[in-house]
Amino acid sequence: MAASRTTTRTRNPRGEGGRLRDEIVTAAVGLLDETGDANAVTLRSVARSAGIAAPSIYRHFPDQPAVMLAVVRSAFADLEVQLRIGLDAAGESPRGRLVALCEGYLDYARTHSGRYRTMFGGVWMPDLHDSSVTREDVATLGDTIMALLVDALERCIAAGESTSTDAHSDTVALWLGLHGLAHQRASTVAFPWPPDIAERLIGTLAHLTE
Amino acid sequence: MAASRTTTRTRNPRGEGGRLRDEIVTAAVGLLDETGDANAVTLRSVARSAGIAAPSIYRHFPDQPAVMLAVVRSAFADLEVQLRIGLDAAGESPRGRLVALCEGYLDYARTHSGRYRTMFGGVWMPDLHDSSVTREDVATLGDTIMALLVDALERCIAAGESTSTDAHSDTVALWLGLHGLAHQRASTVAFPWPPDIAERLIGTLAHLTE
DNA sequence: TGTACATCAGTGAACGCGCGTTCACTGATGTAC
DNA sequence: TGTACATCAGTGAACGCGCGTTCACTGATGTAC
Repeated sequence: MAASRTTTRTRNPRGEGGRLRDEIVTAAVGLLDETGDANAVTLRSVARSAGIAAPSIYRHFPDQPAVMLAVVRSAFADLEVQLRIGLDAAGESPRGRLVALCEGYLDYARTHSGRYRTMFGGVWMPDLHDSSVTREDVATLGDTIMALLVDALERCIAAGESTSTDAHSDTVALWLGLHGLAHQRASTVAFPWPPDIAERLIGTLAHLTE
Repeated sequence: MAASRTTTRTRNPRGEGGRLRDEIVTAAVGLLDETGDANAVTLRSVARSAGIAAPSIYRHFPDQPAVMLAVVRSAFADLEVQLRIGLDAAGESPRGRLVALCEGYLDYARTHSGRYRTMFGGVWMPDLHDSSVTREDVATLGDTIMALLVDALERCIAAGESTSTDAHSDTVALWLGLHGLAHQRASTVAFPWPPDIAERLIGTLAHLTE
């Protein structure tokens, strides 16, 4: 599955060296998906997978944690895209939109478990000292996704489909439930989940009527 | 904080070499607590911290993952002890017992965040191939804790303090909520949690009355 | 139009490090005779 | 009671490996004159 170096890499034209940056991130995300292990995403393995020499990465990233941050940012952006696609397909029903968001979230975690664990596992963060990644880089990552959820729950409340009286707090609680399920599914081998566990969590935490 | 080797280690008497096994696990747990990073628990760092030579570990564990499994088992046992202590202090009220369990769980995750992430993070599991740790070793780890929660919820139902009609499924949902909160708190730097987020999760997911 | 040159993308070799694991060993101590 | 010996706990040196990072470099290409 690793890129074979049968052809020499054709260099990017002047002024477009930035393209390699994207290729590096793509290769790193690919490694994460294949191995499911953030520790497998090393500068050398990324370079091998992208078909470049390891030092070439330093033209685009100051150090290894910076690459991981780019990977996580890319994964959050991708998750947001998927959620919006699900929203667009969900129609107008406030309840349908909220459920679509939640299920899209769980789907993403299940189909990209390595990414999900990396996004939320904090595995790549302990090196906050002596790396180029700052606290601010990390703090705002999930904000847009939380905003999507808040909006969906508020619409449910407005339509009388949720009895919640505190959209923000209940959204946090709902997200925590989703995260607990998503993370555990992404981390453990097998578990005797009740078949309706997702609906149970969503319905309860969103205070959906009926 | 590392053990200084001013005195030579006094060897364990015959037949009690097994003592070192416990010292190794204790040192490994200590490293996990200090660094918060499962990757920092290497055979060499454990040996340094225990004041022994690295190869000595092989008298007691077949390989490095086996040490991590022992660490995780020890952490689960410790968590159970803490939960039972909380239960004993909680008195007879079914609701008080359930809340004590949940808060004990959250407390443990907050005060031992490195351990908690390792217990549930699956970080040490990817090496299930070519290591001595088997799937079965991993599968049953959290069972006793889940059993404590099921029992507490069933007592609430029997006392009319919970409207749940499916103790098992609702316990799984409750635990998922607890896990989501515990894990996220243990992984992220800071987050604007609603102050009552724990009570909100517990009350909702356990279907407590009022 | 031709040419020297600065710029830029990317490389190959090398560094020092910590790791897991192996190997042959040391030396204290309990036990068989 | 004395002594040879097997057993056991633990060691020191060494291995090969992959890692992040550094350094001086190559060679294509756009640009100034």
